[in-house]
Amino acid sequence: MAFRSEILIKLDKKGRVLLPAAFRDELPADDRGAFVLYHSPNLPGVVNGNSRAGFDAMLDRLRTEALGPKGALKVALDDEAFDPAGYLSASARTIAMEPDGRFSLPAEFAGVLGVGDGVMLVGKGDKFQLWNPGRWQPRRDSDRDKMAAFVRGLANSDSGRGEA
Amino acid sequence: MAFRSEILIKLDKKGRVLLPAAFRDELPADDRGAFVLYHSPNLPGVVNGNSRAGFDAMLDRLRTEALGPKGALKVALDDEAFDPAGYLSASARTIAMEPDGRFSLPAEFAGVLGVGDGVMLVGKGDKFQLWNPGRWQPRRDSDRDKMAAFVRGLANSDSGRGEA
DNA sequence: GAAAATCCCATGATATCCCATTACATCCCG
DNA sequence: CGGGATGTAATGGGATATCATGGGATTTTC
Repeated sequence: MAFRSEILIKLDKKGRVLLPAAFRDELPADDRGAFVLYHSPNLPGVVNGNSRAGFDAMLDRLRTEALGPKGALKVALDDEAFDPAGYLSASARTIAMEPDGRFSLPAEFAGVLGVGDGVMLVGKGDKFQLWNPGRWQPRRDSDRDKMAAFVRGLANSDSGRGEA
Repeated sequence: MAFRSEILIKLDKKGRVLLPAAFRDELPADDRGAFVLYHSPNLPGVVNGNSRAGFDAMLDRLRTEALGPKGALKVALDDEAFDPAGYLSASARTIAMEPDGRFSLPAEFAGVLGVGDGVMLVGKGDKFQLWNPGRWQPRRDSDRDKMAAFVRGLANSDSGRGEA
């Protein structure tokens, strides 16, 4: 499971979006008919996507790594404490696709994206993102510069951990 | 896995390119049908290639060495911070080959290469590169001079052994 | 019953399959 | 050792399949 490439997909008059074949192929073989969309936890206007299994795996890691071994039990019982995994679950929706890979983009996501006639799908390896194409462009340019700076930094530092 | 030699390959009317047998033979035995192309992070007009395993290994090294093992969960959740591995994923595409080793070069890569009727495939050991043949020529000449200077430099900095 | 979601068919562009050809290297056998 | 015979690599191209998209028709949903 490794989402790659960036693809501009049209939004038709019915509000449907196609999950490109390159992304559909990365969904688990036994669960090709649906996936998960959820709001970015810290980047307004961006929607994240993943397979159901991938999303669940992330929540599991969140609970075990961030809250410790007893975290799961505590979360199950403690409704008062803040639960990051629970927060993400609430912001997520399972999306069923038509047989041809299209789905209707729920209004809550279309709204924060502010999309018009197209959506930019961006592969991030472990997940993918939906962007408003107009907002993706400057972000992409900025990331390109940061990447070049990052590579330059590697040349100077020793073998250990560089910093970005 | 060690990509060697430089090979000029024709681009046919359908936009197809052959991955030379010398490179195909370096792909993992259990994953011979596909590989990864991605834009050079800091050299415009150059496209890099690797096996899926080789590309993924590079991303793993990037994530663990550059951000530290503790950073994994943060990277998975933080959409605002720059993520080098995510950037490379977005710039990459998985390429499936026909049984005879040919693939259709995606327009995004053909564009930055500015290719006409041929592509120069250059082995770089742990990866390979696609070049516009016209741009590769001067680069190769420049590298030859730099290599000679590099070797000369080694002789001087070394102990004893004077060079006359 | 109206809006939204889904099913299904249509279409142009691209990608893939498969067969054919040419060149060059290796092999084989007497 | 010669000279086909065989194999594989690189290339060309017709036929077919898939992808991304549009849109009519039917089924949900409230």
